[in-house]
Amino acid sequence: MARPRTPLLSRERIVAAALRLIDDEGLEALSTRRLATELSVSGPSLYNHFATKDELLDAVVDSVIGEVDLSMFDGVAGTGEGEGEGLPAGPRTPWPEALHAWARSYRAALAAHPNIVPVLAQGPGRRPNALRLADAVFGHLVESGWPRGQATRIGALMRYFVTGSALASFAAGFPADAEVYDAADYPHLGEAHRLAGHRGTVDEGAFETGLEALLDGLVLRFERLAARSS
Amino acid sequence: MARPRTPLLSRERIVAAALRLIDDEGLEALSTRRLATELSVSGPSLYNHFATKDELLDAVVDSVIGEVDLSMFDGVAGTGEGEGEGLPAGPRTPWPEALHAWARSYRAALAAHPNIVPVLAQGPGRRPNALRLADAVFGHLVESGWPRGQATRIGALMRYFVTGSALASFAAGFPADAEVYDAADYPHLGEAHRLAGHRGTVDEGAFETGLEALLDGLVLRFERLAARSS
DNA sequence: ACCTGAACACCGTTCAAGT
DNA sequence: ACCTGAACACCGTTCAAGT
Repeated sequence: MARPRTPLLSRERIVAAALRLIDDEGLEALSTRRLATELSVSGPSLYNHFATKDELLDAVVDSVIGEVDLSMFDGVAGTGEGEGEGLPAGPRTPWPEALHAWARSYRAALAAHPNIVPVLAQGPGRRPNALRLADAVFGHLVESGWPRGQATRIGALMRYFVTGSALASFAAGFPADAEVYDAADYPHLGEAHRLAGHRGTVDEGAFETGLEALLDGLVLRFERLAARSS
Repeated sequence: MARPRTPLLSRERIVAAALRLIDDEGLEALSTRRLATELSVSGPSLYNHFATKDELLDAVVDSVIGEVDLSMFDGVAGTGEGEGEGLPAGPRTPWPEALHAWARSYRAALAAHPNIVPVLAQGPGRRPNALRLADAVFGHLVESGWPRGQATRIGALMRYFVTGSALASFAAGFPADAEVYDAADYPHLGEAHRLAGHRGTVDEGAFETGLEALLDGLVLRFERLAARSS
Protein backbone atom coordinates (compact mmCIF):
# COMPACT_ATOMS: atom_id res chain seq x y z
CA MET A 1 0.00 0.00 0.00
CA ALA A 2 2.99 2.35 0.57
CA ARG A 3 2.17 5.64 2.27
CA PRO A 4 -1.47 5.94 3.38
CA ARG A 5 -3.27 9.31 3.41
CA THR A 6 -3.60 9.22 7.18
CA PRO A 7 -0.64 7.60 9.02
CA LEU A 8 -1.23 4.08 10.32
CA LEU A 9 1.09 4.57 13.27
CA SER A 10 2.05 7.16 15.85
CA ARG A 11 4.59 7.11 18.68
CA GLU A 12 1.73 7.00 21.18
CA ARG A 13 0.06 3.98 19.56
CA ILE A 14 3.36 2.16 19.33
CA VAL A 15 4.26 2.88 22.96
CA ALA A 16 0.86 1.75 24.20
CA ALA A 17 1.01 -1.51 22.23
CA ALA A 18 4.58 -2.18 23.39
CA LEU A 19 3.65 -1.69 27.04
CA ARG A 20 0.69 -4.02 26.65
CA LEU A 21 2.90 -6.68 25.12
CA ILE A 22 5.52 -6.31 27.88
CA ASP A 23 2.86 -6.49 30.60
CA ASP A 24 1.16 -9.53 29.11
CA GLU A 25 4.12 -11.59 27.97
CA GLY A 26 7.31 -10.10 29.36
CA LEU A 27 10.22 -8.06 28.07
CA GLU A 28 11.54 -10.92 25.92
CA ALA A 29 8.24 -11.07 24.09
CA LEU A 30 8.69 -7.55 22.80
CA SER A 31 10.22 -7.91 19.36
CA THR A 32 9.89 -5.28 16.69
CA ARG A 33 8.37 -7.84 14.34
CA ARG A 34 5.86 -9.12 16.88
CA LEU A 35 4.93 -5.56 17.86
CA ALA A 36 4.47 -4.61 14.21
CA THR A 37 2.17 -7.59 13.67
CA GLU A 38 0.13 -6.52 16.70
CA LEU A 39 -0.25 -3.11 15.06
CA SER A 40 -1.07 -4.62 11.65
CA VAL A 41 1.97 -3.20 9.89
CA SER A 42 5.21 -4.71 8.64
CA GLY A 43 8.32 -4.83 10.86
CA PRO A 44 10.39 -2.00 9.38
CA SER A 45 7.48 0.47 9.63
CA LEU A 46 8.37 1.13 13.27
CA TYR A 47 11.66 2.67 12.18
CA ASN A 48 9.78 5.65 10.79
CA HIS A 49 8.88 6.57 14.38
CA PHE A 50 11.81 5.32 16.48
CA ALA A 51 15.44 5.07 15.44
CA THR A 52 16.03 1.85 17.40
CA LYS A 53 14.24 -0.58 19.67
CA ASP A 54 16.10 0.97 22.62
CA GLU A 55 14.67 4.39 21.82
CA LEU A 56 11.19 2.85 21.78
CA LEU A 57 11.86 1.17 25.12
CA ASP A 58 12.97 4.50 26.56
CA ALA A 59 9.65 6.04 25.55
CA VAL A 60 7.74 3.17 27.15
CA VAL A 61 9.70 3.56 30.39
CA ASP A 62 9.15 7.30 30.55
CA SER A 63 5.42 6.88 30.01
CA VAL A 64 5.31 4.63 33.08
CA ILE A 65 7.33 7.10 35.20
CA GLY A 66 4.95 9.82 34.06
CA GLU A 67 2.20 8.10 36.08
CA VAL A 68 3.97 8.77 39.39
CA ASP A 69 2.29 11.49 41.47
CA LEU A 70 4.68 14.30 42.41
CA SER A 71 2.11 16.81 43.69
CA MET A 72 3.11 16.18 47.33
CA PHE A 73 6.36 17.99 46.58
CA ASP A 74 4.58 21.21 45.58
CA GLY A 75 4.17 24.01 48.12
CA VAL A 76 6.49 26.62 49.51
CA ALA A 77 8.18 27.44 52.79
CA GLY A 78 6.25 29.06 55.66
CA THR A 79 2.51 29.08 56.15
CA GLY A 80 1.60 29.41 52.52
CA GLU A 81 0.00 32.85 52.88
CA GLY A 82 0.73 35.88 50.76
CA GLU A 83 3.32 34.52 48.34
CA GLY A 84 1.54 36.26 45.50
CA GLU A 85 2.54 33.70 42.88
CA GLY A 86 0.53 32.88 39.81
CA LEU A 87 -0.12 29.33 40.89
CA PRO A 88 -1.77 28.59 44.19
CA ALA A 89 0.95 26.89 46.22
CA GLY A 90 0.10 25.77 49.73
CA PRO A 91 2.60 25.28 52.53
CA ARG A 92 5.22 22.59 52.03
CA THR A 93 4.22 19.10 53.12
CA PRO A 94 6.51 17.76 55.91
CA TRP A 95 9.14 15.56 54.24
CA PRO A 96 8.31 12.24 55.97
CA GLU A 97 4.68 12.59 54.90
CA ALA A 98 5.58 13.64 51.36
CA LEU A 99 8.07 10.78 50.99
CA HIS A 100 5.48 8.31 52.23
CA ALA A 101 2.81 9.42 49.76
CA TRP A 102 5.30 9.59 46.90
CA ALA A 103 6.75 6.13 47.59
CA ARG A 104 3.29 4.59 47.49
CA SER A 105 2.45 6.24 44.20
CA TYR A 106 5.87 5.35 42.78
CA ARG A 107 5.46 1.74 43.79
CA ALA A 108 1.92 1.53 42.43
CA ALA A 109 3.01 2.90 39.04
CA LEU A 110 5.90 0.44 38.79
CA ALA A 111 4.16 -2.60 40.23
CA ALA A 112 1.51 -2.21 37.50
CA HIS A 113 4.30 -2.96 35.00
CA PRO A 114 6.85 -5.18 36.78
CA ASN A 115 8.40 -6.52 33.57
CA ILE A 116 9.78 -3.13 32.62
CA VAL A 117 11.27 -2.31 36.04
CA PRO A 118 14.76 -3.67 35.19
CA VAL A 119 14.98 -1.14 32.35
CA LEU A 120 13.68 1.76 34.36
CA ALA A 121 15.94 0.95 37.31
CA GLN A 122 18.97 1.88 35.21
CA GLY A 123 18.32 5.51 36.13
CA PRO A 124 16.79 8.58 34.52
CA GLY A 125 19.21 8.85 31.62
CA ARG A 126 17.81 11.65 29.48
CA ARG A 127 14.15 10.80 30.04
CA PRO A 128 12.23 13.93 31.04
CA ASN A 129 9.71 12.35 33.42
CA ALA A 130 12.46 10.52 35.28
CA LEU A 131 14.52 13.69 35.59
CA ARG A 132 11.49 15.63 36.81
CA LEU A 133 10.93 13.00 39.49
CA ALA A 134 14.56 13.14 40.68
CA ASP A 135 14.40 16.94 40.71
CA ALA A 136 11.20 17.04 42.77
CA VAL A 137 12.40 14.60 45.45
CA PHE A 138 15.86 16.11 45.81
CA GLY A 139 14.50 19.67 45.84
CA HIS A 140 11.93 18.90 48.51
CA LEU A 141 14.46 17.23 50.80
CA VAL A 142 16.98 20.05 50.51
CA GLU A 143 14.34 22.69 51.13
CA SER A 144 13.18 20.69 54.15
CA GLY A 145 16.61 21.05 55.71
CA TRP A 146 18.50 17.93 54.66
CA PRO A 147 22.13 18.52 53.64
CA ARG A 148 22.58 17.96 49.91
CA GLY A 149 24.71 14.86 50.32
CA GLN A 150 22.11 13.25 52.57
CA ALA A 151 19.31 14.24 50.22
CA THR A 152 21.09 12.45 47.36
CA ARG A 153 21.46 9.32 49.47
CA ILE A 154 17.79 9.38 50.42
CA GLY A 155 16.75 9.72 46.78
CA ALA A 156 18.92 6.72 46.02
CA LEU A 157 17.81 4.49 48.87
CA MET A 158 14.15 5.21 48.22
CA ARG A 159 14.63 4.15 44.61
CA TYR A 160 16.41 1.01 45.77
CA PHE A 161 13.48 0.05 47.96
CA VAL A 162 10.71 0.94 45.53
CA THR A 163 12.25 -0.65 42.44
CA GLY A 164 13.19 -3.72 44.44
CA SER A 165 9.63 -4.07 45.67
CA ALA A 166 8.15 -3.61 42.19
CA LEU A 167 10.60 -5.83 40.31
CA ALA A 168 8.99 -9.08 41.35
CA SER A 169 6.58 -10.47 43.88
CA PHE A 170 8.38 -11.93 46.88
CA ALA A 171 5.55 -14.36 47.59
CA ALA A 172 5.20 -15.57 44.00
CA GLY A 173 8.90 -16.43 43.93
CA PHE A 174 8.21 -19.48 46.10
CA PRO A 175 6.80 -22.46 44.18
CA ALA A 176 3.31 -23.49 45.31
CA ASP A 177 4.45 -27.12 45.13
CA ALA A 178 4.95 -28.37 48.73
CA GLU A 179 7.38 -31.06 47.52
CA VAL A 180 10.03 -28.40 46.92
CA TYR A 181 10.51 -27.73 50.62
CA ASP A 182 12.14 -30.88 51.96
CA ALA A 183 12.22 -30.52 55.76
CA ALA A 184 15.73 -31.99 55.91
CA ASP A 185 17.11 -29.24 53.66
CA TYR A 186 14.89 -26.30 54.63
CA PRO A 187 13.59 -26.82 58.16
CA HIS A 188 11.76 -23.47 58.35
CA LEU A 189 10.05 -23.38 54.96
CA GLY A 190 7.32 -25.90 55.70
CA GLU A 191 4.62 -23.32 54.96
CA ALA A 192 6.37 -21.58 52.08
CA HIS A 193 4.21 -23.28 49.46
CA ARG A 194 1.26 -21.21 50.75
CA LEU A 195 3.02 -17.93 50.02
CA ALA A 196 2.14 -17.68 46.32
CA GLY A 197 -1.55 -17.87 47.17
CA HIS A 198 -1.30 -14.70 49.25
CA ARG A 199 0.99 -12.70 47.02
CA GLY A 200 -1.07 -9.51 47.20
CA THR A 201 -1.21 -9.23 50.98
CA VAL A 202 2.32 -10.52 51.61
CA ASP A 203 3.96 -8.11 49.17
CA GLU A 204 1.91 -5.11 50.15
CA GLY A 205 2.41 -5.84 53.85
CA ALA A 206 6.16 -6.11 53.32
CA PHE A 207 6.25 -2.87 51.35
CA GLU A 208 4.30 -0.94 53.99
CA THR A 209 6.33 -2.38 56.86
CA GLY A 210 9.58 -1.57 55.08
CA LEU A 211 8.50 1.90 54.10
CA GLU A 212 7.43 2.78 57.63
CA ALA A 213 10.60 1.34 59.14
CA LEU A 214 12.70 3.26 56.62
CA LEU A 215 10.92 6.55 57.35
CA ASP A 216 11.05 6.00 61.13
CA GLY A 217 14.78 5.44 60.80
CA LEU A 218 15.24 8.55 58.67
CA VAL A 219 13.25 10.71 61.11
CA LEU A 220 15.56 9.49 63.89
CA ARG A 221 18.54 10.48 61.78
CA PHE A 222 17.06 13.89 61.01
CA GLU A 223 16.51 14.55 64.71
CA ARG A 224 20.11 13.64 65.51
CA LEU A 225 21.21 15.99 62.73
CA ALA A 226 19.14 18.87 64.13
CA ALA A 227 20.43 18.20 67.66
CA ARG A 228 24.05 18.38 66.51
CA SER A 229 23.68 21.65 64.62
CA SER A 230 21.96 23.50 67.49
CA MET B 1 35.99 -34.43 15.97
CA ALA B 2 32.76 -35.85 17.47
CA ARG B 3 33.13 -37.16 21.03
CA PRO B 4 36.58 -36.48 22.53
CA ARG B 5 38.14 -38.88 25.04
CA THR B 6 37.95 -36.28 27.79
CA PRO B 7 34.87 -34.00 27.67
CA LEU B 8 35.47 -30.49 26.37
CA LEU B 9 32.74 -29.00 28.55
CA SER B 10 31.33 -29.26 32.05
CA ARG B 11 28.46 -27.47 33.76
CA GLU B 12 30.98 -25.60 35.90
CA ARG B 13 32.99 -24.34 32.92
CA ILE B 14 29.84 -23.28 31.10
CA VAL B 15 28.42 -21.45 34.12
CA ALA B 16 31.69 -19.61 34.73
CA ALA B 17 31.97 -18.51 31.10
CA ALA B 18 28.31 -17.41 31.04
CA LEU B 19 28.73 -15.31 34.17
CA ARG B 20 31.83 -13.68 32.74
CA LEU B 21 29.96 -12.82 29.53
CA ILE B 22 27.00 -11.39 31.47
CA ASP B 23 29.28 -9.33 33.70
CA ASP B 24 31.32 -7.97 30.81
CA GLU B 25 28.64 -7.32 28.21
CA GLY B 26 25.21 -7.67 29.80
CA LEU B 27 22.41 -10.21 29.84
CA GLU B 28 21.53 -9.57 26.18
CA ALA B 29 25.05 -10.50 25.15
CA LEU B 30 24.59 -14.02 26.50
CA SER B 31 23.55 -16.12 23.53
CA THR B 32 24.11 -19.83 23.33
CA ARG B 33 26.04 -19.40 20.11
CA ARG B 34 28.26 -16.65 21.48
CA LEU B 35 28.88 -18.60 24.68
CA ALA B 36 29.77 -21.71 22.69
CA THR B 37 32.26 -19.72 20.61
CA GLU B 38 33.82 -18.39 23.83
CA LEU B 39 34.26 -22.02 24.93
CA SER B 40 35.59 -23.11 21.52
CA VAL B 41 32.73 -25.48 20.77
CA SER B 42 29.75 -25.35 18.43
CA GLY B 43 26.40 -23.96 19.57
CA PRO B 44 24.42 -27.16 20.08
CA SER B 45 27.12 -28.68 22.30
CA LEU B 46 25.74 -26.81 25.30
CA TYR B 47 22.56 -28.85 25.08
CA ASN B 48 24.44 -31.90 26.29
CA HIS B 49 24.80 -30.15 29.66
CA PHE B 50 21.70 -27.97 29.99
CA ALA B 51 18.25 -28.65 28.58
CA THR B 52 17.56 -24.99 27.80
CA LYS B 53 19.16 -21.59 28.07
CA ASP B 54 16.86 -20.87 31.04
CA GLU B 55 18.21 -23.87 32.92
CA LEU B 56 21.73 -22.58 32.33
CA LEU B 57 20.71 -19.13 33.58
CA ASP B 58 19.26 -20.73 36.70
CA ALA B 59 22.60 -22.37 37.42
CA VAL B 60 24.42 -19.07 36.94
CA VAL B 61 22.03 -17.31 39.32
CA ASP B 62 22.36 -19.96 42.00
CA SER B 63 26.15 -19.83 41.81
CA VAL B 64 25.95 -16.10 42.59
CA ILE B 65 23.56 -16.63 45.51
CA GLY B 66 25.93 -19.29 46.81
CA GLU B 67 28.46 -16.54 47.51
CA VAL B 68 26.24 -14.92 50.16
CA ASP B 69 27.50 -15.48 53.72
CA LEU B 70 24.86 -17.07 55.95
CA SER B 71 27.11 -17.97 58.89
CA MET B 72 25.68 -15.13 61.03
CA PHE B 73 22.45 -17.15 61.26
CA ASP B 74 24.19 -20.11 62.88
CA GLY B 75 24.11 -20.51 66.65
CA VAL B 76 21.50 -21.63 69.14
CA ALA B 77 19.38 -20.13 71.90
CA GLY B 78 20.85 -19.37 75.30
CA THR B 79 24.49 -18.91 76.15
CA GLY B 80 25.80 -21.59 73.80
CA GLU B 81 27.15 -23.81 76.61
CA GLY B 82 26.52 -27.50 76.99
CA GLU B 83 24.35 -28.22 73.97
CA GLY B 84 26.37 -31.32 73.27
CA GLU B 85 25.87 -31.21 69.51
CA GLY B 86 28.32 -32.54 67.00
CA LEU B 87 28.99 -29.13 65.51
CA PRO B 88 30.23 -26.30 67.66
CA ALA B 89 27.38 -23.79 67.63
CA GLY B 90 27.83 -20.57 69.54
CA PRO B 91 25.02 -18.45 70.96
CA ARG B 92 22.63 -16.90 68.46
CA THR B 93 23.66 -13.50 67.09
CA PRO B 94 21.09 -10.77 67.96
CA TRP B 95 18.84 -10.37 64.91
CA PRO B 96 19.59 -6.71 64.08
CA GLU B 97 23.30 -7.49 64.00
CA ALA B 98 22.82 -10.67 61.98
CA LEU B 99 20.56 -8.90 59.48
CA HIS B 100 23.09 -6.10 59.10
CA ALA B 101 25.99 -8.44 58.37
CA TRP B 102 23.90 -10.58 56.05
CA ALA B 103 22.55 -7.62 54.07
CA ARG B 104 26.07 -6.37 53.42
CA SER B 105 27.26 -9.75 52.22
CA TYR B 106 24.10 -10.19 50.13
CA ARG B 107 24.56 -6.82 48.51
CA ALA B 108 28.26 -7.39 47.85
CA ALA B 109 27.55 -10.71 46.13
CA LEU B 110 24.84 -9.20 43.93
CA ALA B 111 26.54 -5.88 43.19
CA ALA B 112 29.49 -7.83 41.80
CA HIS B 113 27.11 -9.10 39.09
CA PRO B 114 24.45 -6.39 38.58
CA ASN B 115 23.42 -7.62 35.13
CA ILE B 116 22.01 -10.83 36.51
CA VAL B 117 20.03 -9.25 39.37
CA PRO B 118 16.75 -8.98 37.39
CA VAL B 119 16.77 -12.76 36.95
CA LEU B 120 17.67 -13.52 40.53
CA ALA B 121 15.07 -11.07 41.86
CA GLN B 122 12.30 -13.31 40.53
CA GLY B 123 12.65 -15.35 43.70
CA PRO B 124 14.21 -18.65 44.76
CA GLY B 125 12.18 -20.92 42.51
CA ARG B 126 13.70 -24.36 42.96
CA ARG B 127 17.29 -23.16 43.29
CA PRO B 128 18.93 -24.75 46.36
CA ASN B 129 21.18 -21.86 47.40
CA ALA B 130 18.30 -19.37 47.17
CA LEU B 131 16.05 -21.63 49.25
CA ARG B 132 18.81 -22.13 51.82
CA LEU B 133 19.14 -18.35 52.10
CA ALA B 134 15.38 -17.85 52.61
CA ASP B 135 15.32 -20.65 55.18
CA ALA B 136 18.22 -19.21 57.18
CA VAL B 137 16.80 -15.67 57.37
CA PHE B 138 13.26 -16.72 58.19
CA GLY B 139 14.43 -19.29 60.76
CA HIS B 140 16.64 -16.80 62.54
CA LEU B 141 13.92 -14.17 62.78
CA VAL B 142 11.33 -16.59 64.10
CA GLU B 143 13.71 -18.01 66.67
CA SER B 144 14.55 -14.46 67.72
CA GLY B 145 10.93 -13.84 68.65
CA TRP B 146 9.39 -12.32 65.54
CA PRO B 147 5.90 -13.63 64.71
CA ARG B 148 5.98 -15.73 61.53
CA GLY B 149 3.96 -13.24 59.48
CA GLN B 150 6.30 -10.41 60.41
CA ALA B 151 9.35 -12.58 59.72
CA THR B 152 8.07 -13.23 56.21
CA ARG B 153 7.58 -9.51 55.62
CA ILE B 154 11.09 -8.73 56.85
CA GLY B 155 12.58 -11.35 54.54
CA ALA B 156 10.68 -9.73 51.69
CA LEU B 157 11.52 -6.12 52.47
CA MET B 158 15.19 -6.90 52.95
CA ARG B 159 15.24 -8.53 49.52
CA TYR B 160 13.50 -5.50 48.05
CA PHE B 161 16.15 -3.20 49.41
CA VAL B 162 19.17 -5.33 48.58
CA THR B 163 18.12 -6.27 45.05
CA GLY B 164 17.10 -2.69 44.36
CA SER B 165 20.48 -1.44 45.50
CA ALA B 166 22.39 -4.02 43.44
CA LEU B 167 20.31 -3.75 40.27
CA ALA B 168 21.93 -0.56 39.07
CA SER B 169 24.05 2.29 40.33
CA PHE B 170 21.95 5.29 41.32
CA ALA B 171 24.78 7.71 40.61
CA ALA B 172 25.67 6.24 37.22
CA GLY B 173 22.04 6.65 36.10
CA PHE B 174 22.58 10.39 35.76
CA PRO B 175 24.39 11.40 32.56
CA ALA B 176 27.74 13.11 33.18
CA ASP B 177 26.83 15.63 30.46
CA ALA B 178 25.91 18.90 32.20
CA GLU B 179 23.81 19.99 29.20
CA VAL B 180 21.13 17.48 30.20
CA TYR B 181 20.13 19.41 33.30
CA ASP B 182 18.48 22.57 31.98
CA ALA B 183 17.89 24.83 34.99
CA ALA B 184 14.48 25.83 33.66
CA ASP B 185 13.27 22.23 33.66
CA TYR B 186 15.19 20.79 36.60
CA PRO B 187 16.04 23.60 39.03
CA HIS B 188 17.66 21.34 41.64
CA LEU B 189 19.79 19.10 39.44
CA GLY B 190 22.53 21.61 38.67
CA GLU B 191 25.17 19.34 40.19
CA ALA B 192 23.73 16.03 39.01
CA HIS B 193 26.31 15.66 36.23
CA ARG B 194 28.96 15.13 38.95
CA LEU B 195 27.15 12.11 40.36
CA ALA B 196 28.47 9.52 37.92
CA GLY B 197 32.04 10.41 38.91
CA HIS B 198 31.36 9.40 42.51
CA ARG B 199 29.28 6.31 41.91
CA GLY B 200 31.13 4.16 44.43
CA THR B 201 30.76 6.46 47.42
CA VAL B 202 27.24 7.66 46.55
CA ASP B 203 25.81 4.17 46.14
CA GLU B 204 27.58 2.69 49.12
CA GLY B 205 26.62 5.65 51.29
CA ALA B 206 22.99 5.32 50.23
CA PHE B 207 23.01 1.60 50.92
CA GLU B 208 24.50 2.00 54.39
CA THR B 209 22.18 4.89 55.27
CA GLY B 210 19.15 2.96 54.09
CA LEU B 211 20.17 -0.26 55.80
CA GLU B 212 20.72 1.50 59.12
CA ALA B 213 17.45 3.42 58.88
CA LEU B 214 15.61 0.21 58.01
CA LEU B 215 17.09 -1.68 60.96
CA ASP B 216 16.50 1.23 63.36
CA GLY B 217 12.87 1.25 62.26
CA LEU B 218 12.55 -2.52 62.70
CA VAL B 219 14.09 -2.40 66.18
CA LEU B 220 11.50 0.23 67.09
CA ARG B 221 8.77 -2.07 65.83
CA PHE B 222 10.17 -5.04 67.71
CA GLU B 223 10.20 -3.04 70.95
CA ARG B 224 6.56 -2.01 70.46
CA LEU B 225 5.71 -5.66 69.81
CA ALA B 226 7.41 -6.78 73.04
CA ALA B 227 5.71 -4.01 75.02
CA ARG B 228 2.29 -5.10 73.81
CA SER B 229 2.73 -8.77 74.66
CA SER B 230 3.96 -8.16 78.22
C1' DA C 1 6.53 11.55 4.94
C1' DC C 2 5.40 6.83 5.73
C1' DC C 3 4.71 2.36 4.33
C1' DT C 4 6.46 -2.16 1.84
C1' DG C 5 9.32 -6.60 0.68
C1' DA C 6 13.90 -8.36 0.31
C1' DA C 7 18.09 -8.99 2.46
C1' DC C 8 21.92 -9.48 6.15
C1' DA C 9 23.77 -11.14 10.24
C1' DC C 10 22.10 -12.81 14.03
C1' DC C 11 19.07 -15.82 17.64
C1' DG C 12 17.34 -20.80 20.49
C1' DT C 13 16.64 -25.35 19.58
C1' DT C 14 16.14 -30.01 17.17
C1' DC C 15 18.00 -33.77 14.94
C1' DA C 16 20.57 -37.12 12.39
C1' DA C 17 25.24 -38.43 12.12
C1' DG C 18 29.78 -39.44 13.96
C1' DT C 19 32.96 -41.71 17.55
C1' DA D 1 28.07 -40.02 26.33
C1' DC D 2 29.35 -35.90 23.96
C1' DC D 3 30.45 -33.46 20.03
C1' DT D 4 29.30 -31.82 14.94
C1' DG D 5 26.84 -29.45 10.77
C1' DA D 6 22.46 -28.62 8.71
C1' DA D 7 18.06 -26.94 9.32
C1' DC D 8 13.79 -24.36 11.21
C1' DA D 9 11.50 -20.49 12.86
C1' DC D 10 12.74 -16.63 14.76
C1' DC D 11 15.44 -11.84 15.81
C1' DG D 12 16.99 -6.13 14.85
C1' DT D 13 18.04 -3.30 11.26
C1' DT D 14 19.10 -1.41 6.45
C1' DC D 15 17.75 -0.16 2.08
C1' DA D 16 15.71 0.54 -2.36
C1' DA D 17 11.21 1.10 -4.08
C1' DG D 18 6.55 2.79 -4.00
C1' DT D 19 3.01 6.77 -3.32
